[in-house]
Amino acid sequence: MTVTIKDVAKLANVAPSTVSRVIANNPRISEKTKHRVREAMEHLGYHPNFNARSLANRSTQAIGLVMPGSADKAFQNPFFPEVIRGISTIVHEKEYALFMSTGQTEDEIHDGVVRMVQGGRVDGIILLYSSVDDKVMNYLIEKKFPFTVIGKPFKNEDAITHIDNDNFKAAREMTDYLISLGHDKIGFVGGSSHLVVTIDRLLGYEKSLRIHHIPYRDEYIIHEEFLKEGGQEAIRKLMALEEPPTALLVMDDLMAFGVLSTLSEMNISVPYDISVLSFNNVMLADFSTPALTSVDINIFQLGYEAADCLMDLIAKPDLTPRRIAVPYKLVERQSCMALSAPKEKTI
Amino acid sequence: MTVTIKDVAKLANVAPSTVSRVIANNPRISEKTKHRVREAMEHLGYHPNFNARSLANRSTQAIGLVMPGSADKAFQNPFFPEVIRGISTIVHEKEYALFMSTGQTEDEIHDGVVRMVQGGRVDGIILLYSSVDDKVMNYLIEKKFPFTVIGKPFKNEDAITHIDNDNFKAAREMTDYLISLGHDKIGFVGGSSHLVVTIDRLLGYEKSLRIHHIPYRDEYIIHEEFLKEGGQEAIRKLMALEEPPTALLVMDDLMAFGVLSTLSEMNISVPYDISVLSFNNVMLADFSTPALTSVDINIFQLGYEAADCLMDLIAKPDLTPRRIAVPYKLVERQSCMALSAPKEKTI
DNA sequence: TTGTACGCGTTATCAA
DNA sequence: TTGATAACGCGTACAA
Repeated sequence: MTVTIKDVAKLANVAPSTVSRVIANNPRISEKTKHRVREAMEHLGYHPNFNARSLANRSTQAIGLVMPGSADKAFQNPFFPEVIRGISTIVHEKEYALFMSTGQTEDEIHDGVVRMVQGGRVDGIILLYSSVDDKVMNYLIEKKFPFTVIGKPFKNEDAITHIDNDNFKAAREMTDYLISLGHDKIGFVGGSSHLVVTIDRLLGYEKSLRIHHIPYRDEYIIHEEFLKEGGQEAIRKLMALEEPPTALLVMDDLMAFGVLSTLSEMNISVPYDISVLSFNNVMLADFSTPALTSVDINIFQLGYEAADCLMDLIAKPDLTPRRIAVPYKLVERQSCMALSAPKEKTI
Repeated sequence: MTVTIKDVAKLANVAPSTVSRVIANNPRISEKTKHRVREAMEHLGYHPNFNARSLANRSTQAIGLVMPGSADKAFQNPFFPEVIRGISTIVHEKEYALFMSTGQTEDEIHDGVVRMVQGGRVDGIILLYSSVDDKVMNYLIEKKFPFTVIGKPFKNEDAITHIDNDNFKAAREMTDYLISLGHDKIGFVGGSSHLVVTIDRLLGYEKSLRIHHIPYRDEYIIHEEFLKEGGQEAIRKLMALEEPPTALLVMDDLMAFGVLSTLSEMNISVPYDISVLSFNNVMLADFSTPALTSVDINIFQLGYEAADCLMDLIAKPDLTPRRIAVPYKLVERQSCMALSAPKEKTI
């Protein structure tokens, strides 16, 4: 039914192997026959069968994407679409395809990855997150399968090609920034503490406090998923403290939206009563009220570089591991202000 | 290197074909040997090679996803993540994998799909959008390749299994709703007019106006992508009309965020000066100020059903085409109010 | 109930 | 520069 290399060969009066060479653009085929073969391909509407090719080749032209936890929640966050956008750019350039494994629990995801890898569906993998002692990462390392990760590996940092921002430094600087605005009661609102990014940023936050001789208080630290109600509670508790924070360092714009909304319900005004600074600088950050002051971490580039490195890795599997630090930049909008400023509201 | 069916056969002291049958859970293999073979598989860490299987089988265990325009912009919209979430659920259940083609322009996307299909990478395809005279859809029809579409096909409606909301009815009802609130100057803010959903809703909007003897005005209709500046202009013009609308029917929450933001910059208050009603009921709709009154179109279910139908279609290619209408529901929040209400602001 | 042999569409090796 | 031929790993008639 489907037109194969043999049909082309017959029509062009050559051997199948010749057709194969034409496809690979083998230099030792005369331009003349190349032409003839290509015409035959065109004429018949030939398209190579990737499975057959992979089988003979041990190379699919595809890479796999692994998302954290349930792709569910992950996908709700604009971070992932954006990072995939960066990845697609490279992937498309190289004529690769994208494969996504699906799975809700950690185990399901692991199984999905195993099937992808052992099943020969992909040539390499990008981990879209980095968590402490990650099963998938361990598997990939053990298998010596080409992969890159977005975020810093918890261990084996030097042995794994990874792309991230310098989250420690970023969090430190942002805390510095809030302090420079006069704040010394600064809350930290993070996501799962299994995520290395959370850990790194918490460390940076601590460091800044220490340098400025500001005491670190446990009650200022929140770890909540925040996509749902849980987070609201946490914020309420935080603001009910005897000395509530006057500034919040939030790990993610999506969380920040939740925070903003809760705060607004509590009639606490941002930025007049409390400043909010978050990470990611998602497109929507511009549209919230007040517009979010957020750290642009160049999500697109994170994806782009991750894919780029992976391509290199696939080509040369024993390339020495690299670490690429993507720059970040604070985008000041309306959700932060100096503590000392007069507390007058404009309308 | 990799462990194959033969290795398993050897270890279990059976023929490769027997192993193959065990994998397929062929009933005419004795439980005893099944057990033995399974132990061997376990022991060796065997995983079937999908490419080989596909070749012999002409069935990949994968389906392809096609996004509109540049996956870029598409992906910015929470609609797609959510719809994919619905798809993943089924896909995972059936142990399928997800394939995404990448491409920026319409032609690139088309090529990607052709490669997916002819290359034998997928067993079926879900179109995540429906546009007028779509190249990809035409191709799929011509090839008689199994596919379902989310949205209503522009033509051949009866011949294509598709899942959508009744967008005509929905838009009519929502317009009715705004009219019932006392509005008779209602703007329509839509996306690309190549999208069938836009067309259907515009028709529904018109219908409602006609029934209520409200004149249809061209100057009340906007078609803008809205993710960027373009939309701002359009809204400014709209509000600068001699008789600016007192209510806006917006096709998408993301656009609505943009509208809200522009309106706020213009010091036009929602809902006191103008009501805004939008579609999709994205998670973030709850967090905007004011919280968006939005139509919940059950995005998740759209994806879920589309995948479900596709699975049926793959199993029985000449199943008669179906149309599944997913219910929708208005979620009233703070962005709409009755026109006759006193125009007093609560702080 | 199980084994043999061939085909799926390519690529790669070796000759010519 | 090109052609045969043997893999690649699996499914499946057909035979036993």
